[in-house]
Amino acid sequence: MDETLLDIGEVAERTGLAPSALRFYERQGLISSAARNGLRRAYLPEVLERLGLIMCARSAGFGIAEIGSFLGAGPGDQEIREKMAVKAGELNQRIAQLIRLRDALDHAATCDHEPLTDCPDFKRAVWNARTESTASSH
Amino acid sequence: MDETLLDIGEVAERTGLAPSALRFYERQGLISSAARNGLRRAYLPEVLERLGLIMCARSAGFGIAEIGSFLGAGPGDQEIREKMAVKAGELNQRIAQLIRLRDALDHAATCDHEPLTDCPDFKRAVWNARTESTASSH
DNA sequence: CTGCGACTTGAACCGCGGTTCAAGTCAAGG
DNA sequence: CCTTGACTTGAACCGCGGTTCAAGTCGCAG
Repeated sequence: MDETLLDIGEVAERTGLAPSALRFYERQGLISSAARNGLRRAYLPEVLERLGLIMCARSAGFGIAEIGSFLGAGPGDQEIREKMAVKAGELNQRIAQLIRLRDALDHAATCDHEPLTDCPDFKRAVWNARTESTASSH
Repeated sequence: MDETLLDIGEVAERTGLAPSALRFYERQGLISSAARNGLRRAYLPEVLERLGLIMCARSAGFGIAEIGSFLGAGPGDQEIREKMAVKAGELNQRIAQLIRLRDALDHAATCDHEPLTDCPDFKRAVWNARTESTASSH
């Protein structure tokens, strides 16, 4: 048997993903097994890298379908690169929002206001954290 | 009738939330209606502010239960402030990760590598974006 | 040949965050 | 009075991202 091929258990262990998740991703078309050893899936080592990419994207809030479309990038993938640029912009928005919220939480942790949710600084900070910082101040 | 009290439809319209969401939040204990006008909920205007806070927290990835516990902040809320500090730290991690991923996407959008997912710079960038940047660089 | 244990399958189930639906209640207006 | 229309309820349902389960199938060791 080709020593370089990986059993699903191997892949699961190395990626930290559950075998059920790997099969799920396969059904969703995110990964594929190179061959079967009897019934058993045999994965190319490259799949580890691909799974790294997937896990990363997942943890960044991308959906399965979305990731699938990005992974489909092939020749003539200009379209996909554009999508990625759009996504990068969205991420920027999200990052800015999270920063504002973090600042609000930071303040909350250090201020003494009693019902807290009434602390005017906290409220201001939260207000600033509103999605789509529609420049209209209050 | 007290003109200052808001009907659920009013609140829905002003917050952009669906009435069903408002009822849902009420069941979950995140908000409460001040009174009933017949069967109809009548909300204090303050609820708008609270909902702003809730929407903000939701969009930052906080769960309903989690938000509930934060909103419960009352006197002796030191415990909750500590939780908030912890959350702020988590947000920082998340922000850093999103920044790395955004950088990877930025690169992807501008580089010419053909199967893209094989672009070494892209792969490096994605690798850097791994959650829990366990400093061990491959 | 006979286990054993790691895999296979499809189908059912889970928690989350709501939405949708049917059936009912109410206040106001004509 | 009767209609209209926005609300009320509980229960069922949804999409997402998987997990769990029962039943079956392998390869390999003894």
